[in-house]
Amino acid sequence: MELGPTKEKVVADLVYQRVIKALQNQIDAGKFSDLKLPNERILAEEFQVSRSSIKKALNSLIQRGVVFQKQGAGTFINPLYLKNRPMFDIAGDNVGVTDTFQRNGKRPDIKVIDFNVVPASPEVQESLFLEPGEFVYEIQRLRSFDDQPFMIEDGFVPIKLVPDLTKKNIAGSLYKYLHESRNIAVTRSFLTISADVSTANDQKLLNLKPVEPVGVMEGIFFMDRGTPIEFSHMRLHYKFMRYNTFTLLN
Amino acid sequence: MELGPTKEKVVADLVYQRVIKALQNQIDAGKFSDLKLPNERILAEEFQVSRSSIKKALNSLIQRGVVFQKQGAGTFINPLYLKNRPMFDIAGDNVGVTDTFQRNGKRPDIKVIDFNVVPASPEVQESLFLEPGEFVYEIQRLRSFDDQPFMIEDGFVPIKLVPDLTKKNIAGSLYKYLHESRNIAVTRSFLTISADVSTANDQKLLNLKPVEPVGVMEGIFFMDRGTPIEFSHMRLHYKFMRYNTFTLLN
DNA sequence: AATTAAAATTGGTACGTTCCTTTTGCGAAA
DNA sequence: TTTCGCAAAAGGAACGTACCAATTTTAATT
Repeated sequence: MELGPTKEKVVADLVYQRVIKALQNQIDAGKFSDLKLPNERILAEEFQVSRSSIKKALNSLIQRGVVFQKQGAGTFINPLYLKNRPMFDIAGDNVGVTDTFQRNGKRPDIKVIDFNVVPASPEVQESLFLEPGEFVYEIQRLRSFDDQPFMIEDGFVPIKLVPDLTKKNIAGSLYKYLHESRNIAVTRSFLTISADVSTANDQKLLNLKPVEPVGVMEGIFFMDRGTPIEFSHMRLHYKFMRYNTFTLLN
Repeated sequence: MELGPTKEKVVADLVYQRVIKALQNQIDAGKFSDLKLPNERILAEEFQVSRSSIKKALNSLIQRGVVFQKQGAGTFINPLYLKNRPMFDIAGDNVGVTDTFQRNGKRPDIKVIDFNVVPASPEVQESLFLEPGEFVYEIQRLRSFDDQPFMIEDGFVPIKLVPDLTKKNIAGSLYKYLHESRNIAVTRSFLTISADVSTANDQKLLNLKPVEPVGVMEGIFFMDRGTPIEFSHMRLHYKFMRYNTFTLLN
């Protein structure tokens, strides 16, 4: 699959990735009408790979909620997945809440309300694992869909991690900038989701009636090494907050 | 369910489970002060198990957000985990929302508001994967903490899956009943979390002022085989809805 | 001292084997 | 017909090997 000269980063040459995609396609195409997949040994035979690789691939599909397994019985497609596929596309896909909303071709407008460097408050300091007195960017933004503002975002980023941040970087996707220009990948998040009465400020910015509430998402995003990169507090127009989650009990 | 000598179901005789617990304890005890674990080969040597088993154990800790790995670098403890351990105990632990709230010794009061058998509405039918005309229990309950009602729960369970449900079973933990008496394990859930303006009914039952909102959790719980066992619609006092989630990006 | 290149470290992928445990299904017995 | 027990089917666990890829460390060079 060589297109360009050197880089290109072909992600698809891993066996288990290949199997995942193939199975996913077959499932989406309705190949297994009885909702049951062939057993692992057969799959290994069909794909001409080891059973271990099949296991690894299936494990990934399990985590996504596409299939589930039961010892002694087999591997089955989650009926919910077939019924409600679009939901599953979103489930769990929540890091970069900021970025998550770039869906359906609706490109969100981002308005920078405030952009400063301030000393970290105790809460921020604690959350970002900073020493007392360290400085952070405070980034306040208002996000909209087609002139409908839906989210007030208050984010804090340690300056030591991104010393050269500018208002221009902030106006777009912060994570895209971090990734493309600084090779920082944001790969984990810890979020708390709740609801709250809307404040006067919420009502003004989000165009809410006094009785209408906001959804609140607050959390920490961190990079590969586990270093927190952003503490974010988000207040959303209640009609626009929908958090989908697929959970394995265990 | 015979409690005799033979069964006992010792869950702990699995190698990787043993490793998970040991590592978890060592981490909690602060053994790795530099936040770095020994490499996989060393761990295998120390625990006298194969590297594969170490990998399996570490993988589990990764999913829980306790540690993370980076190729070429090593395995590191998530600093957030150490800082905020109690949060991680709750994260993702959301199936049986009904049951999740039995924490802190505060035993919640459950009041059965309504308990009937009704034909499944289109939405319920769709969600529970039923044929048109099938019947479901409709279970309406109000949950409280120490006289503070916090959740109105409207649940639907197919009668064919639990033909002998009674009001008595419903008054306690439904899932405990299913598990202990019917050997049905609820192991997966798909939830959508949002917020809404409180209705007059909400305000009355949850003791809310008109301006105060409710948190909404709606979703499907299913059992081992992927069969949906309950569709549940929950409206929570906004001060009591806190959903924690740890998410791996990718 | 700074830069660069090689080597060691460390996790990732893939395969294969062996044996165990849980379910399921079938056939024999009651 | 129903029940019971055994064989088969299917996933789970564990081990081990070999080699690959990203990162870090070390050494050599400039």
